[in-house]
Amino acid sequence: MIMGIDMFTDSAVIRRPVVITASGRHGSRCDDCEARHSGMCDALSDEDLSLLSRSAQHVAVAAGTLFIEEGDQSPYFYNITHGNVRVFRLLPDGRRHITGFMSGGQFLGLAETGTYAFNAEAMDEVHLCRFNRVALNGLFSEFPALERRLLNISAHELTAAHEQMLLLARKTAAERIASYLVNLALRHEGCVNGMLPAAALALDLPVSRSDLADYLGLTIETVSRSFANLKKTGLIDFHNAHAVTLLKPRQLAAVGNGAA
Amino acid sequence: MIMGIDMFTDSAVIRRPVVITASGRHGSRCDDCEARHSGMCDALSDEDLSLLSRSAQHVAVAAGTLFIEEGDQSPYFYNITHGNVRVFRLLPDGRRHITGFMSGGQFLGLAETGTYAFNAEAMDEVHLCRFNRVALNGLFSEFPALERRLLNISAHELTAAHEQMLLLARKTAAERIASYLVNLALRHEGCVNGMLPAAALALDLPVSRSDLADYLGLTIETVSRSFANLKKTGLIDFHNAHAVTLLKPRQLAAVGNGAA
DNA sequence: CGTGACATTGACTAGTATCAACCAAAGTGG
DNA sequence: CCACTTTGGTTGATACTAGTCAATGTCACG
Repeated sequence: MIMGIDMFTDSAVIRRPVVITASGRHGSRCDDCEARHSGMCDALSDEDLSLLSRSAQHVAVAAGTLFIEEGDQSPYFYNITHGNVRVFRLLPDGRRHITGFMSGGQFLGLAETGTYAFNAEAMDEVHLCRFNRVALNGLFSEFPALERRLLNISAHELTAAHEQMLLLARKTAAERIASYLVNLALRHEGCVNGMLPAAALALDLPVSRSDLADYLGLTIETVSRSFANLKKTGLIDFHNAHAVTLLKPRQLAAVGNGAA
Repeated sequence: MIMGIDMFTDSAVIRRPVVITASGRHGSRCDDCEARHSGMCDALSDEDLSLLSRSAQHVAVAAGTLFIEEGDQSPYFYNITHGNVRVFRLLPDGRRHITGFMSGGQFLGLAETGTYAFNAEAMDEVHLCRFNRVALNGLFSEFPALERRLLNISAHELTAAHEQMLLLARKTAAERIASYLVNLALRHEGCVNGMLPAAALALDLPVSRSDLADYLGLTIETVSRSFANLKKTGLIDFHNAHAVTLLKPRQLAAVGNGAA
């Protein structure tokens, strides 16, 4: 190990995935991991988790790194423990679709057989827990709760994917933007029970217009114009591209749901 | 039980799901079920399967029946044993997106918590194996191979959903049609190893233009015109709407993959 | 032979993409 | 510290794909 214990906070960026440790500082420190209580890890007890972590390698990748590339051999299953990841697919002429944005607690590469079917890029500094795929079935047998949880999450991701397919297949540009903003609000702004507040709600948009366009199946220009239109109609407001206020969250949700 | 043993072959169509038996003719006859060697059932031994079947109800629905409706209570998890199902979502003004077409061996309703998030409609006479959701976790513990298999299938369905998202987000009408035709060819026409033949290949399209449009995020007119264009360019041929010949399967695949 | 469901084709429209200019904020280097 | 460049975003003019509306064609069925 060349990198020291401070690697995660080191200011030098690492352009390729770097194994931090297989059993060192982080190998037995799941208990203070950011992702301890989300995603697959939340399914296990502290004891089981520390057993599990012996099968994991801890990896850090610098912002901008493409750490999974479509067509590559896929020996690893990843669990994200820190940072944000852009998952996307490309057509030969460069058209891009962003499948999703993933962050702490979410996993990557469960379905892969042989080669990855997608690309994954670190949007900021990303830390990953990495498992050898061939060992996965053994781990499932050892930790049934893990498998149960993964099934649960996969099933819900499938539902979310179907929702996004509806958006891509049938919603207008404005409806797509509205859907996105409302989902963002529901995820982040402590809107627990799935209810939106009636009052205005400030949001920080975590992605660029370009990422948003490729996520919603639009162009950056159309995204920009749709934002402008929603502002003109009084549903949202913003002074810069990343600080948006939902002025009428529930009306916006109605737009996003395609209310006739 | 009102319906007799011949119910499945009865010419009278049943408009609502009808329980055939919980432990009668079909309850212990998994071994000659159409879906015995596909989907989740293929994961189990004959003995385990016959144990599992005691937790199932067997249900038949007539062609055209909407047997799962978005928003309904979702007490059941379904396994399709016969026939074809159209799974779709609607926007309030009637815009429809067909999530997928499902048939023997595929399952429905795994992710649901409380209410269904989709609609399911029988495209022909459909037979289903139905499980109470609250009993599912118990079944998973009893038959770990079942859970393993469901996780596997779910993960692959997720990959397929991402592929379809790429299509909906970024492909042109002609590319969507080409993709659909090629996938159909790969699934049905004994193209085992995932290889397309270089030679012409006759296909029977199992869906209407309207279903195809709603599956591919297009209108029926655009579907029709795209077929006409592919015919004009010599990639396919057809005399009626459901009997299509792929004249140059590999070139068609290139179109479907968005080759520049 | 008439009817209805499904499909095709044409004319026109609309929504989004494309191309291009411009703008603002954030580096970068002398 | 200030010109210069770079990056990301907005706005406008125009093009084009796919949608809409409407007419016509085809086939199965009573």
